[in-house]
Amino acid sequence: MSESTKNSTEESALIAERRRKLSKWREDAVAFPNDFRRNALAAELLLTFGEHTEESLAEEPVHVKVSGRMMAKRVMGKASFVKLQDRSGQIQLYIQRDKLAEGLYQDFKTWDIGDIVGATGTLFITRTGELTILVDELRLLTKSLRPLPEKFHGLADQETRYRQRYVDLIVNERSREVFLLRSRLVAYIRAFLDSQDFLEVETPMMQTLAGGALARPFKTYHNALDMELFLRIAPELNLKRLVVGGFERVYEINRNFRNEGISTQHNPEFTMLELYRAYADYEDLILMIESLLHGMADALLGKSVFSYQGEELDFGSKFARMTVEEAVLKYNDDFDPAKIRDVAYLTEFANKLGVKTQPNFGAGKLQIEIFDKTGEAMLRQPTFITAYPAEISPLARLNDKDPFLTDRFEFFIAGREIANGFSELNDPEDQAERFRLQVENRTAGDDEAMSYDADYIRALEYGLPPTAGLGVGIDRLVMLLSDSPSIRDVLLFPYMRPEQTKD
RNA sequence: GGGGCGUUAGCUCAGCGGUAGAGCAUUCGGCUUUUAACCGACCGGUCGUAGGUUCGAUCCCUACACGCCCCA
Repeated sequence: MSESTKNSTEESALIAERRRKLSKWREDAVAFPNDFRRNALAAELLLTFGEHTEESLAEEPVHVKVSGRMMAKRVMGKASFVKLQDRSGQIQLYIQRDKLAEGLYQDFKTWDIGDIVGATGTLFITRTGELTILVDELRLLTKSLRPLPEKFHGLADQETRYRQRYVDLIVNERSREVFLLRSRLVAYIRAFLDSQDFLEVETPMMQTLAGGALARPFKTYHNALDMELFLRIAPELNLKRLVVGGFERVYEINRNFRNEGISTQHNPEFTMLELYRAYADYEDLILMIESLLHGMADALLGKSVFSYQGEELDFGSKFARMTVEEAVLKYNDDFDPAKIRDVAYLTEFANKLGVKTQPNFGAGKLQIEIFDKTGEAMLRQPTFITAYPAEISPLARLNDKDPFLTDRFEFFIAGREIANGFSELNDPEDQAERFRLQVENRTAGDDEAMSYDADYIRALEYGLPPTAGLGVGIDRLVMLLSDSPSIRDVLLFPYMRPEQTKD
């Protein structure tokens, strides 16, 4: 049943009551006017006049027009207090019957918490010292038909908070703060990169080949072209095509889509920053991340050491570094260092840890499986894990001294991957060979393996300058800085299964 | 995919094998400096859905849906 066919007998009495009020209001006035213009915001008024005395405000009266949602309404006979909430915060109104036009106060008494009103009046300070507007004009701008959650506990039900984010945002200041922080964080990154001459670009979300990462894509379908398309799992290959084209510093902050499980760390669509910088290597990226995060924590939180879920995180110091192999040894006391690349030994060790291995797993893949199982969760403070095996890094440049490895790192905080970067593989013949290996894996049943992207090889054949590339998980970064336990807390509209519909 | 927990009034939550409770909100009355305003009265429910056990189920059992957490 759709909302519109629900009749009032099926709605709660509260909504029915408000519909009655609206219906009556329609007879008396334009029920949804759009001609009221405010000239002040709550926070501005508090900032400018909050410290004024009642005497100074009486001497030089300040007349203002404000508007917002009525969040509290305390009627005391012939006078009332109202809390009005606008985008900046809340300001109190004091409404006296005798200051208003005839009959208006009676109307006002029927208005509900949640209604959106406009008020005009003069500033004063109450006995309890709160800056307040003594109202002389008052208008109902939007009638709210649905009651807001209780004023004291707010909206606590997580499911409703995610499904009806608008209600969450109205009543939970904490939630508003998280999304303000998110917005500021993205703005900070843009400013940081723009100041270093990076160019922001947008590349396709729909692709015929979903490349640039090891992950399963979503499928979609183009009717007119009668063909299957994929939602991108990464913008990587397109961004590097742009570097070939001469945009030597590019970045994109946008959505990727991965057809995987959903958890407190994973949403099917999530936001990544990817950047590519020509004439730089992965060491330069490590320095960039350090500089970015130091400045970000200071700029957004005003401090570089902050608490995440009860754990102190230090964004101010130099970040720790360790290679993959060092990490495997460090977090597995019983691992024989001499056999760090011994496939049989690694397989047995991984199996002992409960990892399901396959015969085609090489030493590199096995090392990573062991690291994921034993090391990742241990990396609490910001840590770069470097020297990733080539086997699981099909787009990364081989290390000059040790071709088992690539010039790649992943970056961990609070036991989770936050970023991934490497010196890019710009040797077209090597890249073609790596793609062929990926296709072999794919044929062998690995549906996360890459496809052969012939156009990408063609682009590399024109010459990709030596380049370093970085991906940063924006959602996870916001989680850390906002002390949010779940990715859903930092997504305005996290993915939710459809609500049950009654038939 | 597996396990645990949850779903009761608009919201926040109690509760119990014998047909349902509080606070806030709503409605009505009182109150011209309150701030979780206060005082008084009233109203509010298919106890997630569908089966089963039982004389009787919101409660016990099973399945399903949705959510949260943990594991893979």
